[in-house]
Formats: sequence, structure tokens, C-alpha cells
Amino acid sequence: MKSEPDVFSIEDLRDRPNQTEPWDGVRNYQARNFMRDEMKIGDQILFYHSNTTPPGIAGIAEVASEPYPDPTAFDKKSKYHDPKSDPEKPRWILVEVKFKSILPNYVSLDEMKEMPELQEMRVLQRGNRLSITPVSAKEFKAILKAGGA
DNA sequence: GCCAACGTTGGC
DNA sequence: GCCAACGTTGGC
Repeated sequence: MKSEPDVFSIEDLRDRPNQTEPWDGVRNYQARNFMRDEMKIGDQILFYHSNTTPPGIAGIAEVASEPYPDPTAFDKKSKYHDPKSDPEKPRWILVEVKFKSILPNYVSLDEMKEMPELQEMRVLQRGNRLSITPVSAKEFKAILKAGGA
């Protein structure tokens, strides 16, 4: 899961009450579908810092709730407000994520590109802008190892 | 700050 | 249903 650290970083997640945060504001159907259909409580998450120097994997989190409607879609004051999301038939769905750890070694995007295990990884593919993508067990382990965890 | 890539919108 | 226009993402 990608996040811009200026907006919400792995440190912000660590410092949250219960170290848990609803992953709100996702407004892309594919990313929503991953949260709604694929994620299960306890699934491990690579926390990726985007739009920063350098971008890369900063830490580990895990899925901490069932999927439920994103309340910011109904909040007129939220920058994520979506008038087309009807509370009776919510368009946007989120899960909560819980802090697990900050990697001892930050794994930069440049390093990831050099790792043979990660050549198929979605975030490395050209032009990929999806903020949530599936990660294979092989990829996950390779990141953990490179990250010193 | 630039800009390529991509998703969404809306006129037709 | 097509596609031009537009807005956003995110590496650089």
C-alpha cells in the first residue's frame, strides 16, 4: 500500500492510537476491489512511501478490519467527499491497517529494481499508479530480507 | 517543477 | 460506444 509520507507515513501509523488507521480516501476501483475482495484480517502489508526521496518500502503493517464503507465519501467537509457515493449503496470501501514494524533498512525503489525476486512486482512495472497492489509471498520475503527484518 | 502514464468524464 | 479533454499520480 502506497502513501505519501508527507501526508501519512509509517511513523504516523506507529503513533496512532491502537497503531491502527482506516485506509480512507482510495478513489480507484481496482484499489478498492483489492481491499473489498482480496484482503483478509491478518494479511501482511508492505508500506510504501511514494512521492518522496527516495521512494521505497518503509515498514510492515497488517489488515486489521473487515472491509466497510469509507466514511469520508459521505463527509461534505472531507477532501475525499464523493457526492455519488450513496450511504445506502456505498461506492468506496476501506479496511483498517495496523502498524507492525519499521524496517531496520529502508528498501528503496532503486534497490528493489535490482532484486531478481521482484522483477514481476506490480509497483515496479512502468506507469503503474495503483496505490494498492497484490504482493506474492516470494516478493514479501525478499523485501523482509533486504529490509533486515 | 516537469511530464509520461493513466483513469475518468462527458459530448456526440 | 468512442474519444478528446482533463485531472491525478508519482518518478525523476
